[in-house]
Amino acid sequence: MPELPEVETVVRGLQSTVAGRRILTVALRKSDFIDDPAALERELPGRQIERVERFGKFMLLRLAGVPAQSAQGLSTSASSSSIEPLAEALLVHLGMTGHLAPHFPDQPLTKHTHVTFELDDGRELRYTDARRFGRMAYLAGAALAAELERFGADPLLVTKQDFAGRIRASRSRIKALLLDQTVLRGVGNIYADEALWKAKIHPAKIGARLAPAELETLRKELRKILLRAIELRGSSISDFVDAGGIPGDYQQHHKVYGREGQKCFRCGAKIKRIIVAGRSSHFCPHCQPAPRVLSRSRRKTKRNQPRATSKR
DNA sequence: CTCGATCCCTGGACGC
DNA sequence: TGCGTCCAGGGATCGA
Repeated sequence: MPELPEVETVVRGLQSTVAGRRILTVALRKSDFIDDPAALERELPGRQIERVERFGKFMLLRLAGVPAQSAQGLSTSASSSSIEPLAEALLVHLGMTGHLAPHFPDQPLTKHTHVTFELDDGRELRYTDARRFGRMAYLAGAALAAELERFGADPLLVTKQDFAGRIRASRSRIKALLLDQTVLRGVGNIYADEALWKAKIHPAKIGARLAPAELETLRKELRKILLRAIELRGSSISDFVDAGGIPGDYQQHHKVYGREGQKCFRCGAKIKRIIVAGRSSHFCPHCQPAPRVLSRSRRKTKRNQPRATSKR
């Protein structure tokens, strides 16, 4: 559920509370959501969290300093000394139910706290994730770059041309494209539905068939919605809270998400929910008319054209 | 290339 | 009160 605005909210909180702190120890409990658990235990102790950034739905804890262990031995691998220092980061994806926040050590561990980073100011940065749909990975240099390159444009920064090009590059439905992190990074189910409603576009429409004006409306509305949601510190569905444990407020502004059967705020029609691209999609059947696909048969019967069934 | 199906996982909602 | 069942959802993966 944490999408771009929620992740941005958490990132801002962490940037102001744990940036600059050094990690002393790493304690892992369940670790099946971590790419390489041993790498965390090996590389993180002794490192400083230089800054915290958002990348799509990922959080990047940029690391500085030297790992505690390599300060002792391993000097024989001297070839690395000539290589310029490469970027290193702890990548964190919150999945559906992930939380990353600083705690005082006397606060009891909750049932699903799987990772604890002991910090140099006496606090603990704890990762909690009931469903473990999240992901955590220590990545450096080329591996980090390669990981980040997989993702598409940031929806807050993408230009008109780039956005149009990306949407038109495939024959997928617009909902699928908005959710595809290699097209745009950071949009999830809530904000995809909200943006499509605002732009009056049916989620099952083929992206490549959207008119340039529709695409530009969609890009602008998506951006506005995301920015507004960031202002309100995200949507608190399930149990999203920011790094300080405070819920967001944007869920009060949802126009379609979670409003199945209720009246459209624009026209009063009942909001519908269908499955598109395997995800539940909320939309107004009146404001967001279905794509033309259905009208083909209607046209055929009307004009009584001979071509009976589909011939490719 | 794009799709649906399936899996991961647990808590919450719901029915009885 | 306590079951069982279904569902949510981001993302990886596989087969159609």
